[in-house]
Formats: sequence, structure tokens, C-alpha cells
Amino acid sequence: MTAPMPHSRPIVTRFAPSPTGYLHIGGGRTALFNWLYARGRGGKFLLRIEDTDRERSTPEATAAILRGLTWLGLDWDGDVVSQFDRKDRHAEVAHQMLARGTAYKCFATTEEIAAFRAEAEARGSYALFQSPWRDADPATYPDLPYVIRMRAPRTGETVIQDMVQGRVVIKNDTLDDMICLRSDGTPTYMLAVVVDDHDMHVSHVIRGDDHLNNAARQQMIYQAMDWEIPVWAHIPLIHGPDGKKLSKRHGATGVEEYQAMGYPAAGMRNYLTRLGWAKGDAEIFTTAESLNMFDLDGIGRAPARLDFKKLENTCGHHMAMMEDDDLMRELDAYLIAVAQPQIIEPARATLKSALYCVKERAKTFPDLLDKAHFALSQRPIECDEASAKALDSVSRGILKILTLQLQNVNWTKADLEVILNAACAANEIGFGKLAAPLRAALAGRSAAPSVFDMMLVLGRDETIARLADISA
RNA sequence: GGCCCGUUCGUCUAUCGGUUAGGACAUCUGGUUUUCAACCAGGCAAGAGGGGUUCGACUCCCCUACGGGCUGCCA
Repeated sequence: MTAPMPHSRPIVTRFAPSPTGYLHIGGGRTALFNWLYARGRGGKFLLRIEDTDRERSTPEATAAILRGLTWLGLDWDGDVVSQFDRKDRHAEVAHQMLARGTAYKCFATTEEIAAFRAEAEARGSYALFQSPWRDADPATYPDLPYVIRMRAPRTGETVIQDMVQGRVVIKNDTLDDMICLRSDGTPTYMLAVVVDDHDMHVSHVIRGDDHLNNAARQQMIYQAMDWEIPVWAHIPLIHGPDGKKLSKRHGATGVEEYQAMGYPAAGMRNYLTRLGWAKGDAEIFTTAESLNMFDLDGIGRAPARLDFKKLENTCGHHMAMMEDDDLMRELDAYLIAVAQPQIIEPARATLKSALYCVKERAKTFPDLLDKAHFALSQRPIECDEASAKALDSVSRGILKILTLQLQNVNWTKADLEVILNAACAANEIGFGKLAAPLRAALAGRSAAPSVFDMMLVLGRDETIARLADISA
């Protein structure tokens, strides 16, 4: 029984996506966990682009991944590392393994391997490819292209001590001699990750559990090179609401799609942190708090399902918690992201002064804009069907008189209340009967903030002008 | 096929052998109210199935079912 390795070395985590598309929401969460773990402990968080597959890697994808991370507020230390740029180093290590005898040259062609597998399949069994070159005498080597294969142990077992999955035992006879260096001299993923993680001093490998099995083979490379094995933490993938692997048919899968839907980044972080991780009953927390609380043993072992309702609720809390300046700044960024025109003065100032009464009810930025409609629209205010019903001849008359009374009142909530209540009393109506036409005049909608808040935000002149428009 | 991982309210989860199995989201009911939202109070709701181990299992072990992953000169 191997005890979890004590790690005295500095904490270094990394996110290592392959640039074959946008940043997946699951990848974003993996990055977040790495970031939280490192940043919460004064460690480093590195970013490496696994672009060794030249066919599928694109610079556009890399740019999209960087944008997604940046939006999520995940900053990395140092330069972004390109795995492809390090191919010489990978080859160097492969040859060191050769020299150490922990790897060997294999001259088997892909055709031979395919034939081997086909034959095994025909027999109804599944056999791992066993290279005849594993123990061949170098004197018999032909002058042909070769791959460098790991000389993996064929007996015994490899034990992965995982911070999330616990102790995972993989029998060595279920693993073949993986290829480390291809016949064209380029490294395979399995070699490249290990070499890069080692060279980058990565202490904790936190990644999707689709790599759990790979960890065993990678651990063999660490051992073959006598390198210190990192702490493993394989986290479950995110699933769609139906429990199946998250895919396009579930809706948004890209981080940038969530940005475009207008979710505040802090809310997104909170939701993603809490998805598959828990610390007691903590639900809503700031980034600083999550940095403080996050740990690896709070991560669950089962895949979590995405729940938009909870995402919205979490984002709603963050909208309400946000400072007005931060809200405006993120709103600007949101509008740029969705290619909408910026909100400029004087509407901008009005909107900002209205935030206090709309941010508590909004869950997303488009939602915020919609709730602040009264502050952004210009005279004459167009009434929708529902609000227009409140404007009959009687209520118009009441508003007309009210307009006159508003000329000289102190523009404070207390004084406005006095005036409005007096108007209700004079006309022998309940406050609702007055608020409805007033709301129609000020907002043009039946759903809007409190009439007092709207009057305060709009100011005396604008309020009176909007009322006058109605009675005219 | 083989190997690996997983399975607590509809959802995210707490529990780390002894609890009326707790919280949050969703949902339902009531309250507040000036509309919507918010807010407040309350309700409904869970250990996949079967065997063990134990005085006692959600918790430990085994089997089954279901879900996921790996099994590439992809990452």
C-alpha cells in the first residue's frame, strides 16, 4: 500500500487543452479547478496548448480557448506553452529511455499491427499488440523507419493514488508497450504530457477522468525516467441534463456561448465550482471565498449534470452582489462580445443610477437591460398592450393633476410618497390604481421597478415630461 | 470483448458504522406587496437491486443492473 506522496515541492497546476475547437464548458471547469487549487495556495497555474496533432490544431481554436479562460477570469502564469514547439525535447527523452533500456525500437509497420489485431479479432479474442522487436538483438535491426516503444512491465500492477478516485489498481498485462515516438520522429501525447509536466514542474495533475487509465501508462514513463510522480486528481466529466455526456444537442457546450447568453463571470465561476464539488452547505460564494475553501477532497466521484435553473439562480445572486462599477464594466464587455452597440451617455448615467433597483431582479445581462428598460428608453414612451389598459380617461385625468403637484415637491422618496398617497385619498382609490397608470406612463410596461424608484432615477423633469406625454 | 470509474430527493450535494438522512436549485402552498422579480414561512421529495460483514449499514465487502471512460504511430 503506497501512502499518498508527501509533496514538499511548490504547487504547480496546469490546464492543457488541445486546440481543436472552442473551450468546452467541461474544459473550463477543469481549468477552474486547477486555477482554484493553485491560486488558493500561492502556487502557479500554467497553460499549455497540446497542439501536437497538426491536422486538427488551429490557431483560431487556441485564440478561442484563451478568450474563454480570460472571460472566466482565469489568469495563467508565464507564457502559453506550445507542446509542438517542444517536440525536440520530447524526442530527446525518448532516446534517453532507449539508452536506459526502458524503451526500444520497434520496426513493425502499421499494416503488421493491423493484421495482428484483425487476426486476434477473428479468433474472437482481443489481444494487445506484442512487438517482436521488444527483445530483438540490435544487430538484427533493419534500416527502416521505427517507432520508439515503452518497454512496459508485463507483470505486476500499477497503482494510481488519486486524490479524487482513491487508489486505482491497473494490472500491467492490460497495457501494451505504448508508442512514445512516432516513426516520423514526433512524440505521442502520452510521452509529451509527461515530459512537459515534468519540465514545467507540475506538482498536481488535475484533469478529466477520461485520462484515468492513461495515468497508469504515464506513470510508467515517470518511473522509466526516475522522475517524481505528480499528485493525480481525475475529476468526473460534466453531463447534460439527461445524464448523457454533454453534447451539442443539450444546447450550449462552449464557454463563450455562456458569455454570449449574458451570464456574469463570477456567477458562472461559482456555479462551475459548486458543480461536482462541495464544502458543507456553502452555495453562494465570492471568488475570494472559493479560493479559500476549494480543495481536492471535496470533489465528487460521479459525473454532475448541468442544471440551467441553478446556474441562473446562482448568477442572480451574483448580479445582486456586484458593485455598480463592476456591473457596468462587465456589461460593456458583454455588449462587445455579442456585437451590440455600447450604451452611451446620457442613457449610460441613467442606467447606472438605476442599477440599485434592477440588479437584484436580474440573472443575466440581457435580463438586466430588460429590467432597466424604463431607464434606457426615450420619450415618447411606447406603451405595450398590457400597460395601455391602465390608461383610461379617468386615470389620465388623475395623472394630469398629479403632474402639477409634482412641480414643486421635494424629489425624495418620502415626499413623493406623501404626494402620491394624497392623490389616492383625493380620488378614493387604492395605491395600485394609481401605480398602474403611473407605471404605464413611466415605463410603458406593466412589469417594472417600483414607481418611486423609477421617479427617483428619472428625475423630476423627465418624470413630468413622460406624464405630460400621456395626458397630452 | 477486456480493463477502469461511478450510482443519496427531479437536479447539485452533506453524511466519512448509530441522524426524524441535512442544505441548495426546481416545484407546490401561504404571506408581504405597487406590477414583475425579489423576499419570508411552510410542504412534497432520496440511499439502483440483491446478498453478505456487524449489536447496528447510505457508509465496509461481493454480485447484478444501469451510466461513463479507456482499449490509436488522436489528444
